[in-house]
Amino acid sequence: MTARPATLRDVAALAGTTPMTVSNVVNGRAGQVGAEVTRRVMAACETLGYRPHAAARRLRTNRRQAIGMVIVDPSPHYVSDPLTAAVLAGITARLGREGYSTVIDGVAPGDLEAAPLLSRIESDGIFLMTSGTPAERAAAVARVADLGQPILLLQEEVPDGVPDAASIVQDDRGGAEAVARHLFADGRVRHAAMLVPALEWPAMVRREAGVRAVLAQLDRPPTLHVLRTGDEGFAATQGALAAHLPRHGPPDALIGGNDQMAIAGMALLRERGLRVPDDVRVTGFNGLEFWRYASPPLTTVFSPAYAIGETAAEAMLERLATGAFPFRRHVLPVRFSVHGSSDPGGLV
Amino acid sequence: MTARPATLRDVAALAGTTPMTVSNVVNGRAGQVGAEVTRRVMAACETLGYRPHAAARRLRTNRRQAIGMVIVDPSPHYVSDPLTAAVLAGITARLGREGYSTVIDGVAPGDLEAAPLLSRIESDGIFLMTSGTPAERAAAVARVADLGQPILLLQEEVPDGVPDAASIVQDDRGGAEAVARHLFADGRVRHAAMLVPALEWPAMVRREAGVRAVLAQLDRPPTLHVLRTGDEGFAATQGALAAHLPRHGPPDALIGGNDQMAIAGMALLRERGLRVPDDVRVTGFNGLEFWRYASPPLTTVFSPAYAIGETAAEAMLERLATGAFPFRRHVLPVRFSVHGSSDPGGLV
DNA sequence: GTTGAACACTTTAACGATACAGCGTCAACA
DNA sequence: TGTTGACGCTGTATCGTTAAAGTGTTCAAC
Repeated sequence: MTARPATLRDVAALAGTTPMTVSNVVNGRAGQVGAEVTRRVMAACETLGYRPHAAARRLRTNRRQAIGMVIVDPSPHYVSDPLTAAVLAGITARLGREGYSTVIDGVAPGDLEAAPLLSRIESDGIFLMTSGTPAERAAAVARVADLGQPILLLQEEVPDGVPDAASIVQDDRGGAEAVARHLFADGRVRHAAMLVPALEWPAMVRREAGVRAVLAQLDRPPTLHVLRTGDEGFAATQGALAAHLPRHGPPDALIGGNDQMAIAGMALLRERGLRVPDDVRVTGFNGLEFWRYASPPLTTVFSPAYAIGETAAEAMLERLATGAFPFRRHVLPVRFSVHGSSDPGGLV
Repeated sequence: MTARPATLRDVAALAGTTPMTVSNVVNGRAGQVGAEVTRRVMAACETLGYRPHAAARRLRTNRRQAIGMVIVDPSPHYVSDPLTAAVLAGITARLGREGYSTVIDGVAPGDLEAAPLLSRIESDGIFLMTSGTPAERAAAVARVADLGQPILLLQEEVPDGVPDAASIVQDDRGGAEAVARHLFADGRVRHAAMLVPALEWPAMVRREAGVRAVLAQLDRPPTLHVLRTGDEGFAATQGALAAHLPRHGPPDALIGGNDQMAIAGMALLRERGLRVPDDVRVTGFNGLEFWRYASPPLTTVFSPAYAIGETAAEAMLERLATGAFPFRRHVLPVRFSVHGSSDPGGLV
């Protein structure tokens, strides 16, 4: 039933010309082809439903018109992490406009060898998101760098020794400073607690540093307890906070390392009869949409995840066009947004 | 600096054999090659860092080892919709294990012609998610069907006249029935309201039908008001509910068409001084993680989005291997999960 | 002692596209 | 009148891989 798809040769035969001329028409190479022939070729393409064969074109031109998105994480679910997905959305939108495809490859750290993208030459460049310990991350970057393709690291710094690479990160530190200034501005917070995962997650380290930097500038800084939870899940977060409360009493402010942790903490505080924001001011971090789901709505720092994706795509396209990334490291601003969870006097 | 990548020919020269033999080794074609030669070839591959050239292989075999994921939606952000992302995660995980790549193409309905995947032959099959009016959806399906590739529709029925296609949907109807039975079992709900977008979104239609089916079986069914909101956003949802309240008073139960709408409704009810679940029982739909973020936690119907992705990948692989999809239409069960928002007597 | 089957390779010819060189034709200009 | 070069097209070779057919050796079976 399905006939063999039409090739350049078929089109050329129907249009009474050569494959090369058809190629010129299809690729819009200006000034090479006359109007009359162009018209005939286009008609023939239409008639036969001609569609260029990407693989053949790639073989010949050695350009793949595709960028790989490699996500190294033990859990395949990571691809659906809201922030990852938002980055991906930004990438596909920008690349699609340029006629590039995005090839995804979610891969566990141990399976790097088996990843389709890495075992074959599939892309002109690679966006890389990694997770895990710093050592695991470095190993993943090294492995990917082996491919000899330009690499753009997302939410991650470029390690030394990887020449053809660049990185885009969000301003975690600045966001954390904004949170801290907001909470501590009126001097009424005396005891603050911060929730972060025990893992040495670089973004979390930067957020903690931002909070501490603000504290260091205050005349009468509040005490800060950093509660390190096993992971960022609800149970671990609530467990860490529950262990803290009897020993130190409730904090005046609770800084979530991310929205999920903030909401877990907030739920526990309210269970214990504490009012938010009147007794405890609560803030999140890295929010996209969750803040609205909390009650009261959560003060948070919005991640520019979609913009990171767009910027990454843009930078990669420039790298491919000019041979060099426009930057080695690029920081995108975050947006701090105050809502009811931290704002005793506010309306929202 | 970067030397030309090694080809089969280079490897063959180093191993003292022919490209064809190297090809046989690389592709593990059993019984064709002796142990000694195999060893030499593998060593040569290692030395030269040989990596198969996917485009050349594809040109020759006419197999692309990639499946396209086409998401037709006006907003590029749709790629990052949590449910879409979860489906995608399931797909990439399953396909990756089989050595297939996933190529993403988020595309606005008007830009279908420009979509990289559709203008070139990039994949062996296509997963399709569409949105918009039924007419827009049908047009998108027709356009994609033009490619002559097998199509797997996700969360969408297969229209007539598309032969090489199958669909996977979740049991919206069954989920809605579970919600309704839960709410109406004890006969204490007299007035129920349901929030759905005014658009004729098929999933929403099925959910409404499920609720009505349960009502029809009750001896003394409660009244049901279906509030059709402009879209599924916070503002539209709260507006519709706010307009409803003065005319009909508060309902005893509020059924959200999805979690987002349920939480918007719940927030408004509580603003008006109504207690959830004591005065109004609230339920969501299509939850992934949001339920935890609500206060009280939201009763909802979990979408098997990840499983849909896995099942889709599996079915596509079978289609490619056997020439036929294992089913024309497949329904995945949902999981109904009761939490505090609808459970006056409960603990959670 | 011939046949032939099994093995372990090699040879050839594509897959569909494009880079590049070439080649008539004709207008412009010295 | 002769040269130059722009224009518009054609011819050929090739990108890296693999299906299919071919080659020559070995060895068991009749």
